[in-house]
Amino acid sequence: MTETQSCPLEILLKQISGQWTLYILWVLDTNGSQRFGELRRKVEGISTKVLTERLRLLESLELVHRHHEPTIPPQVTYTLTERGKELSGTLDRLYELAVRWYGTDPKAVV
Amino acid sequence: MTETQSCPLEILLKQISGQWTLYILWVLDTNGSQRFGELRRKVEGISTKVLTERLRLLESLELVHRHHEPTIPPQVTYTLTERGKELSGTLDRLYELAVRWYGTDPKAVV
DNA sequence: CCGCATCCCTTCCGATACTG
DNA sequence: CAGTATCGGAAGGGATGCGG
Repeated sequence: MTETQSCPLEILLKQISGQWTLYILWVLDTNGSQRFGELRRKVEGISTKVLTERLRLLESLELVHRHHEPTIPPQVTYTLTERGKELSGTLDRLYELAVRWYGTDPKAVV
Repeated sequence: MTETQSCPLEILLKQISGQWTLYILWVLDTNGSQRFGELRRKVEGISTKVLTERLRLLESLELVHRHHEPTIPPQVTYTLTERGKELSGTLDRLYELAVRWYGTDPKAVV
């Protein structure tokens, strides 16, 4: 019951753990609001099931906002919240490292 | 076989995914080299099994160096490599966010 | 188009007990 | 002290097929 007083970073990292969570935020940050299908294509390798799950998680953490336009066919757009932007903004340096360590992003706009 | 050409950030995030991985790096960064027991106490809530597993992973990624002094009792010290320092250095801003969102670290030195 | 449902597998995690 | 061994459970993930 008495929650162990943990470092806030420990709490945050637990919440956003998982292979895809942060990457989805990053894609939303660098590409702006995206529809489900766009997201699925840009987050290479992810399945619709997992993408849905992760988006729901990000919604519940108020990092992403879901806008549903009930047209036919439906249009659903995902946008970073202010919180989400703050968080994805911290990934810039991680991206730089990744490029140095693993090579240039084939999709990067030079 | 033909590896899908992914964004390097996607690769990196996959490698370091998991609830504890980055947090261990952070603890090693802010506290300097640590022995196994120190680490276990500072990474609150982790079990010895998982801590061992994650340290082995970090070793294999060359983010952490393991120094084993075969005394009795043995002394094993874990230290960030240059790579590890680079990576943990990118967590500063994430830590700031975490503090703002979830409150001040009870262990923080003010 | 945007999912949800299902099945199944792997990884990650947690607790406990034990050893050199 | 620094792990290993074992077990069980939870979460994350992948593939496929169906539905509003």
